[in-house]
Amino acid sequence: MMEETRDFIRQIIDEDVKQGRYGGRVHTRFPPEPNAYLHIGHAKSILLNYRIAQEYGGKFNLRFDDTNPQKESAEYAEAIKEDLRWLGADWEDREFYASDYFEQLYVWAEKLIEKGKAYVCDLSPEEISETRGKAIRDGDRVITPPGTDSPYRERSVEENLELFRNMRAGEYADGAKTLRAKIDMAHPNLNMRDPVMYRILHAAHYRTGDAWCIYPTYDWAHGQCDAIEGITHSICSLEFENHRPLYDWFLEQLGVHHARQIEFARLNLTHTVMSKRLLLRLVREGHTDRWDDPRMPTLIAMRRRGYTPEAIADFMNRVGVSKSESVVEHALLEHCVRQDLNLRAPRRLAVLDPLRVVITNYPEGQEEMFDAINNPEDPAAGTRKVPFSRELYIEREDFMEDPPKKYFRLAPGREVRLRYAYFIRCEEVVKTPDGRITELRCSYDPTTRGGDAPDGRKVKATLHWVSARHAVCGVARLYEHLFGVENPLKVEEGQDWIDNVNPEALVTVPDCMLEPSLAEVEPGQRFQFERKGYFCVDPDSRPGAPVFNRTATLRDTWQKLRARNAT
RNA sequence: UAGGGCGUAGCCAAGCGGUAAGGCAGCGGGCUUUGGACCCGUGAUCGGAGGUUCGAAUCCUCCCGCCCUAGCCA
Repeated sequence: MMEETRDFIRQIIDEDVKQGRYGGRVHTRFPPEPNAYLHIGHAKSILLNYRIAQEYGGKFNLRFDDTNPQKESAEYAEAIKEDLRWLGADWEDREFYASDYFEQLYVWAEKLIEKGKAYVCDLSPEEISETRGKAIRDGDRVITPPGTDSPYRERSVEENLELFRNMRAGEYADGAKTLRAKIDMAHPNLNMRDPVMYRILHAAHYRTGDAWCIYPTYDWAHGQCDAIEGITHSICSLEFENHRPLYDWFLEQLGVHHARQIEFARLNLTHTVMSKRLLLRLVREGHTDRWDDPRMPTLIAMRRRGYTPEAIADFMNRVGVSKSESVVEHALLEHCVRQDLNLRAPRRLAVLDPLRVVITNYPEGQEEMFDAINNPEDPAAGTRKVPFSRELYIEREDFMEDPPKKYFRLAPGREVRLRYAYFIRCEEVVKTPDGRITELRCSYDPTTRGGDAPDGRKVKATLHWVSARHAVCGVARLYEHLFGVENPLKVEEGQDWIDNVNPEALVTVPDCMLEPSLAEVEPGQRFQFERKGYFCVDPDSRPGAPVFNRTATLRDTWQKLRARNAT
């Protein structure tokens, strides 16, 4: 029997459960700051935390880390909840906010002051930075000197208590004072050099309004929030590893529940960027339309583009969890959507770049219906009727006047199959005076009705097509990688990563010819346009004027062959 | 520089002292009324150097490379 491979986090939890740590309880959480939309990197964390809770029969909380009123909003919080719901991560009734704990955190802060473990400091941000042991350049060496004590470090408990209360009461200007933990200014871990716990900020908070003018820092809040909620395993990304000793110190001083923090490497993907700051710039400068522009790696955008939560979950599964920083190839993500959509997306015939074909020996005015299979992977999906007539559209790239070797499609004198219909042969090419091909005149073989020749002769290609008279016109938005290079942030000195934005990441095709069944579609519906890719109906669609977003292309060995020979 | 981490095939990633799983990509082939899907085949001695051991990717030592922190952001 194959042993299931368990990632290092699950191995740690297995052990904790076995040892009876936390009474065998497992309780995780996802702690977003409501200051931006979630991207696929967040999905890794969400699914990891949610699944672990499920697997161990534990609980999963959603907690908004809203300790910075200047950046956060209810709008973002709502969008984040929608993303979690879409992914299927159910926090049940456990929707929490760090801001709900402000009073408790304040009480705990006074407790630290009383213990002589925190003090009010009058140093400016610059002064604090200086005295914390700012890195110094010494020739080509960098030295990190020990920090020096703040002159306010030895204030009495009484004075600190009074000053801190005055801070809360709003007696000081923004930035005039801070509450700092009294730890060790010479500590090798910079986070332990008397970190700031509270800053004065006369700013309205989207949930607590003007109730507070001092706000806890993330470092002071996070561990205690976990403690309040009884979190057992506080899973976070690598950059917080350095902060763990500080969290440990706070919790120990307070003598409260202590979650076990486990850090993992966040997800990185090729051909895109994955930080809120960078994504924000793309939106602000108009390189993409909004957060839900299907070129974006945000969940709201991927949803619009046609990705399924199942594909994303499968992707996370395959990527795994570890501590080594890595960059996953976008191709793996694409593989996962294709795999999922292949099984469930109904097939349709759609011509993206139409070339008119006239079947010269097909009676004018005649038409007939062919049965088309909705999904060869799913017999239960049944069949549908597709109309055929004398004038059709085929894909422009499915014809070449002077085809290279290995090109199997239509060419002068060559015979191919029209899917579900007939064999046709190209008899004549009609062009404009300047050489542009406007029409193909072909003949069909009536005995090949349905697509098989009674004499057993074979064709090397099967083309998709749409009857001109019955075609529905629609828009297709063809998406490519947002960036043309694997690592957009890798730029020459003086260059801007934004220049790596791929101008062809979106190509809009205004006049696709679609089979009639595509006239009535609902936003969010997904299809496979045979031989072209997976497409999802965009909310911009109007009755009779559908708009489709290309989720992913199909694997295309011909394209690959061509690309290889071109280079 | 200090402190904290990471280093297994092109990209992820198992492995936890007994002689390198799996996936993606690539390549080759089969099948095919989607050049889709599906099926088959194909690659590494584990950052480097020493050492311990009958035996090391796994233990020890040293070295190299990369990342994180040095916000009153999270």
